[in-house]
Amino acid sequence: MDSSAQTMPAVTTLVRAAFLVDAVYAESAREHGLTQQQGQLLCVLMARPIGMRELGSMLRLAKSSLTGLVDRTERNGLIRREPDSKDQRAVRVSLTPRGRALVGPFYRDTCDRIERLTDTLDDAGRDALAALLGQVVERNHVPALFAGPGATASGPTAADPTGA
Amino acid sequence: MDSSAQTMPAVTTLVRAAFLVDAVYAESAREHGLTQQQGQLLCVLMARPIGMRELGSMLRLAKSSLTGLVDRTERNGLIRREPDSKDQRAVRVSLTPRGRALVGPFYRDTCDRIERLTDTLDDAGRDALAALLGQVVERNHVPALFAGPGATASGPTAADPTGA
DNA sequence: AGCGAGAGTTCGTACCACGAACCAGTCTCG
DNA sequence: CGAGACTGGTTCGTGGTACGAACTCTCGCT
Repeated sequence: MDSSAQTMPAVTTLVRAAFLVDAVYAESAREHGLTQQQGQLLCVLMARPIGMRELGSMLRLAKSSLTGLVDRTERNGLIRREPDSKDQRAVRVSLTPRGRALVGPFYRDTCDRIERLTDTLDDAGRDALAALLGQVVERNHVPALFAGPGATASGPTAADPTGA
Repeated sequence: MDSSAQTMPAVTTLVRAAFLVDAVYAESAREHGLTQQQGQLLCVLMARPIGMRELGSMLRLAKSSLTGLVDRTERNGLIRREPDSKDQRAVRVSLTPRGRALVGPFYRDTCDRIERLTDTLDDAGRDALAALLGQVVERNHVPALFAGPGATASGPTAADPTGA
């Protein structure tokens, strides 16, 4: 490490970048009348309805925590609990029309803001970053948070029911 | 870039990586008997005592939120409020011996865990990642969270009193 | 029929975050 | 010197977040 630019070790940059992304996410949510957690919940539901169990593993929440989050979000009229036709005890959580109407703009807006964080990078840099971080998240089994319905345009990243 | 590996856009990888780092940080804190917020607080205090105002801007907390966080952490015996010799109304928050004894291992352990997330990257990859993310955090004025006292070994990254 | 495992909820506790109102020092300017 | 204006911190009330333990009901299997 002799190049002048390289001051921080990877770990430090990761922590700070996480802090930054978090703050941007929270701010965006707030401006759309959401909490960060409720925003996240809506985003994962964009793709398809999901049961409490799988939801908990995606968001890394204990079941009791999730019950509360879903309660509050449901009370706000953004999501709905539907009975699961196959399993009498299970529940499928899905977006209400109002929730769907809200999450679209929120998702896009948030994407924009995050993208704007990488303003200084050129296309090659951004691609390199995506490749590196992609490898990290891939390798560490991060659930498919924030993979909108091709919101960034492209692929039918099919619903892959493999939970955690 | 059309190679098969490149599926996710940069934005997605950023959000997921942030989520990942967050989870690891929280888990590490928990195992050391801390909450994520209290851990973060201790980490920024590693470098030097800091007043409430600056602390708030570093952690991006409203002052009332910070009062509470400091209260709880102080009650746990990890930090202390000292009067500021120059300004009668101000306060300097500093680590107690117990806090210092706790934060060292916590910081190192957390660093290890984060670093382990990048296991699959070779040295070049990790350097590239550090450079790219470094540019992002630099450019977006992320405060000096998690810059331990050269805990990762190297430089005397002198106390730079330039707050947010 | 019975029984263990799984999906969700309830309950109690603690923490986190905020804005509004407030208080006590500090600063400025007449 | 003294009346504001300003600033560093705290208090208070509200609501969201997260957890573990205990519980209910259903499922699936024997």
